[in-house]
Amino acid sequence: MKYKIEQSLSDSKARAGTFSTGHGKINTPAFMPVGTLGSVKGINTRELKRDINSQILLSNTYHLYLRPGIDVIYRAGGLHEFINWDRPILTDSGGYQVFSLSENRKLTEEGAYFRSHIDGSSHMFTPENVVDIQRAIGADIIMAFDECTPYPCDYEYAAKSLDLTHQWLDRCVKRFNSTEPRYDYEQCMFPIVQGSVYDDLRRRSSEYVSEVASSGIAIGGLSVGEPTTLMYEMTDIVTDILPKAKPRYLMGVGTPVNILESIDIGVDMFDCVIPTRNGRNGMLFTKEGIINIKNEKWKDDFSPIEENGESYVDTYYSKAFLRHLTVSKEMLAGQIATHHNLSFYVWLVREARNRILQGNFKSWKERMCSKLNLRL
RNA sequence: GGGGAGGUACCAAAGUGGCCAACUGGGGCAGACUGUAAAUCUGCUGGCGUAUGCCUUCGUAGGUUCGAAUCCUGCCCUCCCCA
Repeated sequence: MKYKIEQSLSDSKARAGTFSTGHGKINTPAFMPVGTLGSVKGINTRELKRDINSQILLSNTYHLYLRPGIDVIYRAGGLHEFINWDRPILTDSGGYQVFSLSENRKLTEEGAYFRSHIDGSSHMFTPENVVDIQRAIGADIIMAFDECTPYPCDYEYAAKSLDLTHQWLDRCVKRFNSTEPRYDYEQCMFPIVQGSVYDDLRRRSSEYVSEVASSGIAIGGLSVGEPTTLMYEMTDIVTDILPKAKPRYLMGVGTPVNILESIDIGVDMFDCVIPTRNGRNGMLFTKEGIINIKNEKWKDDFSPIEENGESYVDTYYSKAFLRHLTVSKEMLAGQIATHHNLSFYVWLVREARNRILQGNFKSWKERMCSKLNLRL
């Protein structure tokens, strides 16, 4: 796996690069749609590839392990075959579920003991078996097993948790290096920086993680409820320390503005459920601002969803029709919104890349950000 | 013609003397959502007001009572069964 920086700027930490994986190259900055269960909700892989032109998608170790089960995915020939997707896949390790399903799990030094949210059965996730599972899933990018700390999180806990995450990282690396891919392509693993919202912990983690031989590095534990300014601050601190020659993946981020601001401080990869989930709940992101399509004001607005949008659905359907579908809870509403939002997100990072390559990212970002938070 | 049931807010439907401006659904309006237990969740929904509050509401007109959506009387309307 190799990362090549094609352009960096003098007035910004933003970079444009390419990252090679077992299923081809990814241009960065890149956005990864979230397909937790092996499916990006509301859209199929054919459209995701041909219409949205997503370069990569994200899936989840914990969820796929519980259902359909890793044996099924292995017998299918790996997740790519199973879901019919021939581009890169990144799998989250289940570290986020340590946070989001905290009521159903117990942490020990050995690993995380989960009670299945589906059937209540008990499962132990360790750094070792989480690597093994991701090997079997066939992820191009495997994530190290970490603890995503909540916010707020007191210093003492954050420090202790960080030590655990680092120990787990060492075990993940050891396991990863002592195992082979299960399929005929290369896999790589990203370690994860933690440290909650504490400068010194973030620095310590960045330095620790930078020492690990890896193809890329993730920044985790952010966008969990902390003020956005803190998220940027922490990210800024981290990207100053991480090696320049590796892609940086800011996990779980974010809104269009979050993404542009984070690109500006040196982040290369993103994933977030916002375009899909918020889309299903009626929120549309456009170049002119945010639309809540459920609002009464769109009732008789027969203009296109987005006049100069990036997706065919934008001019194929009107706001009034999409509002009607959304209010009526028609399945098609979520599908259209998902299609639109993912197209927008993919366009946003692709355009950011173009601007970086052209050298005028900063001014473009400023202009975009002033619009992207507007409520239409 | 005889017998029976019932009329509650936008709709449906609880409530049968004070805890009722009135349960609960639906509908309507608004908001939330950041490595997805989410096509989910939250708030508001008679009027005025930031609010303790005030005003007008449970078919309709009266009455009983300190007090009525709830009890009594007249009237109007709806539905069911029998002829």
